[in-house]
Amino acid sequence: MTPKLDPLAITAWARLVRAQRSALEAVEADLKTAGLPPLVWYDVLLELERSKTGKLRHGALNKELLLPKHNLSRLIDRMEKQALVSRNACNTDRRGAFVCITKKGRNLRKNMWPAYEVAIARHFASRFSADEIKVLAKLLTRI
Amino acid sequence: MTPKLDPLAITAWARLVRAQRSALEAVEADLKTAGLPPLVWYDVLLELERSKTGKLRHGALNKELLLPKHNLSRLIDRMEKQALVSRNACNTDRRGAFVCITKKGRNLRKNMWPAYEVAIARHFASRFSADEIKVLAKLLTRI
DNA sequence: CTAATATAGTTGTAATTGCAACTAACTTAA
DNA sequence: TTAAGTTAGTTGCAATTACAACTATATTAG
Repeated sequence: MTPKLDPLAITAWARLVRAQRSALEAVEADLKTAGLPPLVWYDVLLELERSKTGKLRHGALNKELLLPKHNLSRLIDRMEKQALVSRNACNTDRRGAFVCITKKGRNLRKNMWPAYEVAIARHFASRFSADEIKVLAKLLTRI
Repeated sequence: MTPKLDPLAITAWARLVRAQRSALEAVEADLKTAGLPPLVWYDVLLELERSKTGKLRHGALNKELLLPKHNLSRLIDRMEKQALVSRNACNTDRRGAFVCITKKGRNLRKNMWPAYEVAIARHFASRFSADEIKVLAKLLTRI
């Protein structure tokens, strides 16, 4: 097999990992400074709002958020404790439950967005031209 | 301030986060399947080998690896326990120590590389042409 | 229908990470 | 020289994440 990876591919890989890590860290730090919860919370709430019913099965969230199921389970525990989501039984499959967004959850998501938007602009978007953003957006779908 | 972020920039951001997360996860999984330690271990060993003396201060490693210092401190504990690195006093600044790579550490790094290379090829490089890799490598320096 | 298997999600426990406080050594300036 | 402030790295403890085993329901095969 020995792929003999192109050295530039290794560089690109290293930069991808590094760039994402440092940008994400910076964005998380900005959120925390603003007294807001971490990004995954936003992601969960956003996915729930996107599904027009305001609820999703664990499996669906799982697929979107790329979190291992046991991890998601406890994340939902924490968010439920804050009344941002609730668990409701599913009639057609009683093994699991729906995760439903609450009014408070919708509010939190709305309140997080401005800070998040500024942070993305600051640590990511401002570094690229519109064309470059377009190129990045296109290339990154491959992964 | 209200930046009114370009919607495509938001998409690009989301894809960057997602792409890196899923690729990195897949690569880590491949390493684990091969019975190898996690990627950070590789990164530490590689940085140490790159410094021609085979040793670096915590601060230097820190800067390269983007790890908080207390986190690095414990990572080095674990690696030292496996005899992959050792801590040696620094004569000119006795507050901290050098982290030195051992023979065993060099061997491990060498043994990890083939598996890592295949994994990068599989989950990242194979999805792009040489030109696209070049573009990515260039753009990602901005972050 | 019943047994075997698969799926959804949870939970116990261990490993890792994050935060804040801490020790020790270096630096600066009175 | 000495005291105030920095810097390097470590450590206690709480929160999060990982792994594996578990419960309960659903699906499939016989």
